[in-house]
Amino acid sequence: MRKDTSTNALNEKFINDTCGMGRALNIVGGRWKPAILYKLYRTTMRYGELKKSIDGISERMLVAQLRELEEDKVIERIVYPEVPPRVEYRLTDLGRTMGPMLEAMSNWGDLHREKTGDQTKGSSND
Amino acid sequence: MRKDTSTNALNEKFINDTCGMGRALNIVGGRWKPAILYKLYRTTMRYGELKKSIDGISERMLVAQLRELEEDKVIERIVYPEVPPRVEYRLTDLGRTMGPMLEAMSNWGDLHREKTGDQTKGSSND
DNA sequence: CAGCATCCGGTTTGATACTG
DNA sequence: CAGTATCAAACCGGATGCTG
Repeated sequence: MRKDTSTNALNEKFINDTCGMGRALNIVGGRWKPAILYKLYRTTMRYGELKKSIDGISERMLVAQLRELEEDKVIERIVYPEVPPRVEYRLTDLGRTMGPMLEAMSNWGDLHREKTGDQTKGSSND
Repeated sequence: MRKDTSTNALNEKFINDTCGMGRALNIVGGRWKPAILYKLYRTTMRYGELKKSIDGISERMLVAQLRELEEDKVIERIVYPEVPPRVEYRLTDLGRTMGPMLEAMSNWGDLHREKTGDQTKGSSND
């Protein structure tokens, strides 16, 4: 057990920030958001690249999720007024502040996989 | 019950497999999961207590989410073989390792709220 | 008390076809 | 290339009633 201030402070944070947590979840927690963010966190990508790299996603969903992330100010949409249309997506500065959170999530996900001996390994039909 | 054969489920599985992040999201990312987890993060609780403390949740959902969390090994279900049935729920050790992640999410949600100057702040305390 | 079964409506998603 | 439009299916969650 930790000091009251420690554990309590942490708990208190959860209490006061259940919404903050919900907000975070709302932004990164869509069905395709993780995949999109995962890609964009590494590099800027074009619409078509994203579509190809995220296997199974439909245009409808890709656009929808992209728009949401854009609205949440975590990604940026850059349109190049060229003859063959070109649109690039990349994280905003705010988007980059997700780093620690995403890492924490990723780490815990890995830990959880270890501890539970994961079953959902990529052997799913696809 | 959800059909594993549906395209939907397949895609979801794929996402969860993409990285630990998806896995983490899948576990804490339900509609009521945050609320349940934050309650149980503080203390062990009985089914009825949870139901009462989480305002608005239906039995159907509470049980469903509880079962999922249990299956994910982050919470524990303890049944007391007493005449008036008594069932308690509490975090497992693995569940407690979520602390840093939950905090990171909470923090970022907070930061995001500041940066975007949003309004969603209806923290309903106990 | 704890929890499951069933029905039902609203929302999300996927597939497909079409446009600038 | 980068989307938009539309329809139907799947899913989610709520309300209600029933059981041990």
